[in-house]
Amino acid sequence: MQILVVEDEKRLAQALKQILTEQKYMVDVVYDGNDGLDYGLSGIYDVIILDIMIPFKDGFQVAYELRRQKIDTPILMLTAKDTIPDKVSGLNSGADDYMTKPFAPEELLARIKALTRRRGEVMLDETDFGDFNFNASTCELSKGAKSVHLNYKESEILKLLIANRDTIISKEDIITKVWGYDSDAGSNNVEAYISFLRRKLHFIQSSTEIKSIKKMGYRLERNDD
Amino acid sequence: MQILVVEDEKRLAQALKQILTEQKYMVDVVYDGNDGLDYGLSGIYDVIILDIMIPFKDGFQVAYELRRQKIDTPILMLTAKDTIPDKVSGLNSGADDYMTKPFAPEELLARIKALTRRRGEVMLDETDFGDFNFNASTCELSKGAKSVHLNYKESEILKLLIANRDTIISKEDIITKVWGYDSDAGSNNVEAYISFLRRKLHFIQSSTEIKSIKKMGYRLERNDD
DNA sequence: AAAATTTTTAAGTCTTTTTTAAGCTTGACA
DNA sequence: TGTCAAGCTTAAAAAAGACTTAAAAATTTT
Repeated sequence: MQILVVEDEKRLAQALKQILTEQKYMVDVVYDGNDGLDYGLSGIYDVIILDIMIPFKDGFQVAYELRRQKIDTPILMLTAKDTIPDKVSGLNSGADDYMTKPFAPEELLARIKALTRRRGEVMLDETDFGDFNFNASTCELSKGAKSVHLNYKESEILKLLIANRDTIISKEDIITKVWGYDSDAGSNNVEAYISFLRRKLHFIQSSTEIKSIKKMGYRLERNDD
Repeated sequence: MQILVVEDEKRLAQALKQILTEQKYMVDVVYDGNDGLDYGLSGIYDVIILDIMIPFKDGFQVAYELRRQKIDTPILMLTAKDTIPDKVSGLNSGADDYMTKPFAPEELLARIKALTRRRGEVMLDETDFGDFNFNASTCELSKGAKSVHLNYKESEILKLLIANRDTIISKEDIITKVWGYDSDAGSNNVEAYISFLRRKLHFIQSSTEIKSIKKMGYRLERNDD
């Protein structure tokens, strides 16, 4: 679950990041409207927390522009308590909810939960692919009687591979989706995990392969037997 | 079992909280319709007690909006005796039951019981899981002749583990369900209780294990012998 | 108010995951 | 056929996450 925080007050931005990180959200922070818009346009976030008073482009403009460009990521607007916001303007510009500063961490978390729950996140539970079965709710990868446990990153990566079954997924993509937008993981990290996954696939005697396409990425390939 | 109270009269809100807390319900109290709606949307409550005359958004609006957003938590409406409510309007807006103020605590508790019973939430009294038996009404955990008493939190957690037998339940989930929505319990609290539970499971010589899946949570695992 | 029980906290230990880095493979192509 | 870049694998170091306790604090019971 990835969250973008657009907030220029460094201290608040830091606090937000900490609160959210503690709850296992992946958090990216940017400090002005231009970056906010750029990052938001990537479409990879599940929620955007957007302060109204930020440099270059204010929160309303950013929200409006995002909506205009068909980004429907839920937006939670932040506004100072005294500058009582024109609520309507906030919500009209495309925000889904707003919150006045200062606020309690619980309130923030509650609102985020409300925003994310609303859009029925489909938790894929169990999938068959080729000759194996992957149960995402228990992280068990199995074929026939054999089964192995996948750890967090392994299963995230396998989920991605399965979701992209018919296309090649790049290492870059894997990094941003699994490690986060601005992590400093390199391609070797992905390679290492792919290697772990291959070993486990081999262990359960699956004939499905993780094919590597030079310079492009990976693809899961059925080899039905 | 979690209950949300939406009531702006501080004194009554306080009384409700006390009555309910004594019965071991987890209670959150908010004082106006906006917060009521926000909290209600979280979907974590088993019952919402909703006064009609509250600030910002009245009870009808809140109930209506909750239903519109597919939250089907049972709602118990509160209304002053003299402002004889348009009962129909209450029930039409999505409420499941209503009660006029003032009321006797027993009546409140009875209605809550009725509401929770209605949704077939099987109040499991006694369960067998794997090789042990857990009697929720006496909090006795036993296998064969051996048996131990579980305290409140231990049994709540064990109930959760049993209810989620086939999936991993996260520490966060356990915290919100057992400690409550805005508690400041941390993951170590859960870990400590899991440790207590393991010790008791071991004490009765059960071969059922509480498996821990890093970064994900816990799962109860049968090891039938 | 004492005693008993439950719950929280915190520190030290242990375990698993994640990163890193070095050496090894492979295949394209000059 | 030798070179090179991209990718693979692996061990071991580092970091993160969990576990277990004992003791303190809070709560409930007597």
